This record gives sequence, structure tokens and C-alpha cells, in this order.
Amino acid sequence: MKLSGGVEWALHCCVVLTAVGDPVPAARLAALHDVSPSYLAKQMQALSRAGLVHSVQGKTGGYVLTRKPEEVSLLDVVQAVDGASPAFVCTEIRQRGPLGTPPEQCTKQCPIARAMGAADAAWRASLAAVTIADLAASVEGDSGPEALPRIGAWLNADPGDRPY
Amino acid sequence: MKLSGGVEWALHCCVVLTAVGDPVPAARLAALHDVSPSYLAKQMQALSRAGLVHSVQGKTGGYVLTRKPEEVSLLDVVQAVDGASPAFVCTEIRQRGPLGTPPEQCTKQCPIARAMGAADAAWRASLAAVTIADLAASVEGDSGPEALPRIGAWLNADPGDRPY
DNA sequence: AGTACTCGGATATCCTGTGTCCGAGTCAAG
DNA sequence: CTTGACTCGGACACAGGATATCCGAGTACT
Repeated sequence: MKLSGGVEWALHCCVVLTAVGDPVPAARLAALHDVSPSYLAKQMQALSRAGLVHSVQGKTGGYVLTRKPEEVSLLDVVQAVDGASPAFVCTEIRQRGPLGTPPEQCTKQCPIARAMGAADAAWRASLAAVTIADLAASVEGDSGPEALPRIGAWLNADPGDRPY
Repeated sequence: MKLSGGVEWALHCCVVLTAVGDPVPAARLAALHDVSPSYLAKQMQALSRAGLVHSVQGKTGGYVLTRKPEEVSLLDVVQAVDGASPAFVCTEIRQRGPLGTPPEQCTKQCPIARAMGAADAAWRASLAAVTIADLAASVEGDSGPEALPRIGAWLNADPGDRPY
């Protein structure tokens, strides 16, 4: 039971992207978080494939959120990066072995799969209830209202006069 | 986001162990489910280390449930096999980079970690609400009241007169 | 038109499961 | 009491996927 590490990066990127208007290159996002640019690029590609962010190429290219922050759930991001397949996969071992249940009796999935599926649904529901906008609002409450805009300004700063 | 495959095996073993009185060797459980005996042994060792099953050695040895089925939750089994560490681990990347939040301001964990933690808690709560006894009852409802006792009898059958 | 910067996918590397094996210990039988 | 055989337990290879990286295709600015 382990979640891909890139999920954290992708979530942070989505939050900071709420504070910008112009596209932000993956390399700049990597510089902000001090992580490997190549690997973060991979995560952004996943977000792009899922349609969560729009990618624009060229000299002033980068990534922008496609939808409004209130319309992107945490679950969307997690599934885009980590995949949508459920954590538990039933192998139907009840049908195997000498006393295996005959297939015609297996109309519904076994109780174990049902319970695990319910837990998975609860997890997904909890993630679906939170949006990127909620996260941004929480950051505002934790670090003050000027924190996020400051990061946004830094991300969109002209390459000519960057302090770093 | 992937759950160890051995979790399914361990759960099925716990359920069938509710139907027996004498210890059952790992090899016999493997034969029942038609899976690798060596690997299933590994899972049973994990259950033993967690104190969920009691292991007895010697010629008539094997595994028995330590507690009553109503007192063993699904979460106990999952954590025993797959580990108790949460799926999401916060790397505190908000403290890194040029605009990193100073450590003295990080009194509470970041909003992302909170949301992921809440989802993890929901998942665990859902698993903790189901016991092995509940699963056994569901099997009874699905496959009839005689299914589980039949398996129990097969598991405890004397090695001399085993049909298989 | 040239140029420099961007994304995108194809490519190595490492690490956590996955699967297997043999030895220490123990109980039952003779 | 001796013998024997069967059990668990931990130590040992193997593999697949996540991690990390690089270079080519395309595009907007100069």
C-alpha cells in the first residue's frame, strides 16, 4: 500500500498554478520545489494526458490549469498520476483448488472483494470531496493571504529580471 | 496505489480458519487455494508476528486464530501483511526551494498532507468496521450454511484418509 | 528566416515486492 | 527413550514497476 511519490509533486504544482495567469514551464516548477526537473516533467505529462492541465509549446510555453480550481478534485489529480485502477484486485481464488466454488454460483463478487471495494470507495469519496481551490484556501489560512500570490508572481517573473 | 497480492490470500485464510478447531499447516491452506505454498507461508508468518494467529510446531502443528473472529478486523489483517505505514508520505517540499516556508511557520502539516491523511483515515475506518466474523457470515449467505464447515472438515481431515 | 525555448516520448537504473529455499525446533509414534 | 518426520522461521535469488534521465519534434518570439 504505497502511493507514488510524484503524486505529492503534482498536487503542489496544481495548487501553485492557481496563482498564475501565464503558462509556467515544468523546469520553473521544479526550481520552485527544488526537485528533479526531468522527473517532474513526467508527472506534468501525466496531468496533460488526463486533460487537467493544458500545455502550450514554444518560447513562452508551459502549463496552465484547464478548468477552474473549484472544478478539479484531489481525486482527479491522484488518478491522473497514479492510475485509476483500484488498490485491491480480486483474483477469484475461491474458484480455485479442490473445493473451489463453481463459477455459476459466483454471480456476485466475494465478500472480501466487496469489503475492500467499499473501503476503496470511501477513500475515493474523501478525495473527491476536496478541490484544488479548497487546498489553496487552506494555504491562505496557514501562511497568510499574500503567500500564494507571491509564489505566483515569482513563477511568472520575466526571465530577464529573476532574482534566482 | 497498489495493495500487496498476499493480502487477499491472508484474508481468505483467516476466513476459513474460523471453521476449524485444530491447527492447520500453511501447506494445507495453500493446497486449498491452489497457490504457492512457500509464498503463502510468508504471509502466515506475517500474521503470526502480528499476533493474529498462533503457530504451533511439530507433527500436528499449524496455525490457529488467536482471538475470536468477531474481535479481528479486516484492518488488522491488512496492516499485518502490508504494513501499517500510510499510503501518502509528506516530504515537506513546501520547506524547500527559494520560496520555501520557514520551519517555524510549519506548526501544522500542510493542507495536502491533511487531505490525504483524512482519506487514509476513511479507508482505515471502513476496514476496521468489518470483522472476520462478518465475512464468514457473508460467505454463509452467498454459498449456503454448509460451505464453510465443509471446508473446515477438509482442512482438519486426517492425513491418512484424505481424498486429495 | 533563424533561434532558442518548450513539451513529449523513448531510454537506463534502482528498489520494493514476489517467489523460493534450507535449517532449527517440536511433537507424535514406536 | 530414541527415532523420525513434520512444522515454522528466517535467509536467499529473481522480477516488475517506480524512479530518474536524456534527446528529438514542434512552436512562438526575435
